[in-house]
This record gives sequence, structure tokens and C-alpha cells, in this order.
Amino acid sequence: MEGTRWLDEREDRAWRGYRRMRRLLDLELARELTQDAGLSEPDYDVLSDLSETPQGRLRLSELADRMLWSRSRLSHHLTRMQQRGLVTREECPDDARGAIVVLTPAGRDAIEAAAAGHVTAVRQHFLDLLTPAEVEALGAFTHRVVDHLAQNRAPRPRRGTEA
Amino acid sequence: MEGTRWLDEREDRAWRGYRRMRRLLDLELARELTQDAGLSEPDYDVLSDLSETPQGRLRLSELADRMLWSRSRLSHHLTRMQQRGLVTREECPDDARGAIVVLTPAGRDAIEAAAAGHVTAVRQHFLDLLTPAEVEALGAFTHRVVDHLAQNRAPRPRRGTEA
DNA sequence: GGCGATTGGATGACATGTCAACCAAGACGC
DNA sequence: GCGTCTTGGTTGACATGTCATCCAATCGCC
Repeated sequence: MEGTRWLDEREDRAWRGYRRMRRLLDLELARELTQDAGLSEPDYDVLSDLSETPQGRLRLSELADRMLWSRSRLSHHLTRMQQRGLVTREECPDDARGAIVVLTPAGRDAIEAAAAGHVTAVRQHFLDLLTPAEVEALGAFTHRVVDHLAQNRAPRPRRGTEA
Repeated sequence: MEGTRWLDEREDRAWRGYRRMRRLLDLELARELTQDAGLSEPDYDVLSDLSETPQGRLRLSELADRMLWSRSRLSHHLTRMQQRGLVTREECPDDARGAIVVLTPAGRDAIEAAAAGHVTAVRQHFLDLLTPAEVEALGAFTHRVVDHLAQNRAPRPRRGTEA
């Protein structure tokens, strides 16, 4: 790795700022979330994704893909959430191997109780500190990066010829 | 929480993009780092922060503060890194309670071997996908957010009258 | 319709992170 | 100097995440 292009001052500032912001924002959002709603960020994400579907139900693997989680992680996490009464598992009619994750009424209550406060926190500590142009730019470049990264990865449900 | 201002389309796009980018970028950077250098991201961060000091040595608490880690987390992690020979602990001359974390030659080698590849990956999957104006904007708003978040938190080394 | 390959999901062992004690040493008031 | 309060760091118990493995059900192909 001889001809490495190191980061210039501007890039270094951006990269460090990004990472520090991430960390602080995570800490703060997680703190408020547990305090106000008794949920962790992963909890919130699961409930949020579920609640965005019409019936509050999703195949486990579908949910895992949306969240970019491994099936294993999700399965473990669901077991814990299930014990708290936030979700349940149902059998899948069309594929007997499959599991359907279902939002319980308690889970629905939990996310509805948490959502407003969480969005407010996201605004207060992040979005509202940005100018409209910055928000626009953020949307633009994050999606560009996502598209780029989504390519290398997961050559769609296909033969595993990669790498 | 009646009058919640929910996210408009632009904000929602930015927020989702941000979170998805984070996740994908983490996965990819961590993947390359372990593969090419046998280090996790936390490992890399510890080594990187240490190597930025003139002597490759830092008080444990100072390092923890820089990284925004709890002392406990750092202590555990150092124990593991120490077992791999990447760092050592020394007694602190001016404060007998204190511990000084020291980069070993092997640790120095490890970070030097990893750095170029990591920076290249950061460029390839992130910075180089942004226009100079976007990099500039990223540096600007992340630091703004960091400053904001740093305020609520940690009322400096002072009496603990908070909250 | 039967057999090997793949897939969906669960599980156990292990790595990592958090939280709440704990302990020794410094700081401070007297 | 000596109680008491705080601080720096470690530790153990526990929560969470990862990885490899396993099993049953589906798929493909004949």
C-alpha cells in the first residue's frame, strides 16, 4: 500500500466529526429512549419496522433483511422481546419452515408511546441543527453511499459465485 | 406529546439514509479490517488514538474520554488486547491509582499495517463518493451537532449537582 | 415421487458491552 | 495527621451480538 492517499485536513475533519457525532447521538438517543419509553434502540427499530407494515407482521427473514441484521441476531432479539410481550411468532402458512413476527397490542402501544419523544429527540439533537440545504445534502449523499455499498454486498438471492 | 412535529419527506429521507449508511459502512469497514489486518473497529480505534500521542502512551481515563467509552469498557477491552500483545499497562508515577496504557511494538506494527488499507476503504466507500462541497458540509454540521451534544453531557470535571 | 442441495430459522458457545459494586489512593477540611 | 468524600481503575454478573452448527422443510432435477 505505497501510494495511499491520506486524508487532507478537510476530509479528516469530516470523518472525525462524523464518527464523534455518531457516538454522541447514539448515546443520547439511547439514553432518552430507555428513560422515557423503556426501549433500547434495537427494540425501537424492530417495533418501528413492524409497525410500518399494514398488519404489523413480517416474515422473520424479511424483517432481518430490512434491518440489515443477521437472522440469528434477530431471532435472539425476538426471543427476548417475546418474553416481554412486545411481539409474538406465528407459523407461516405458505412455508412451514418460516416464522412470522407479529406486533402484539402491547408492542403497538410501546412504539406509539415512544415514537413522538424519539422523533422530537432526533430533531432536537440532530435534524433541527441542520439547515434545509444540509438536510437535503445529507439525504443525497447518504443514499448515494448506500447504493454504492449495497452493490458489493449480497449479489441478490443468487448463486454464490462471489468473491 | 401532542404537537409533535413529525419528519417531512426530506427529513425522513435524510434520517433513514443516515442510519442505513451507518450500518452498511460499519459492516463493510469492519469486514475489511478484520480480513486485512485482523483487527476489529474498536481495536483499531484504540490503537489509532494511542498512536497519535507522541509516546504512544495515555492515561486510561484520558483515552476513555477521548473515545467516549466508559472506563469499564476500556478496561475490559485493554485486558483482551493486552493478551494479544498489542498494548500493556504501566503504573502511573504521579498517581498511584492510575494506569498508563502503552502501545507495544507489536501494537505499533499492527496499526501501521492496518492504517493505509483502512483509509483507502474509508475513501472508497465513503469520502470519495462525496463532492468537496459535501465533505465540507459534513465537517461543518457534524461538528455543530457534536458541540451541541457535548453541552448537555458531562458538566465538566465538577461537582455532581446535575439532574 | 424421491434424493441431494439449499434455505429459514433456532440454538449454544463464545466475544463484546453495560452496570453496579468494590477497593485503594488522592483530596479536603479540620 | 486523620476521618470523610471523591476519583481511577478493576471486577463479576448479566445483556447483547456473532459465528458455526443443526434440523426440518422446500426446491430442483431426474
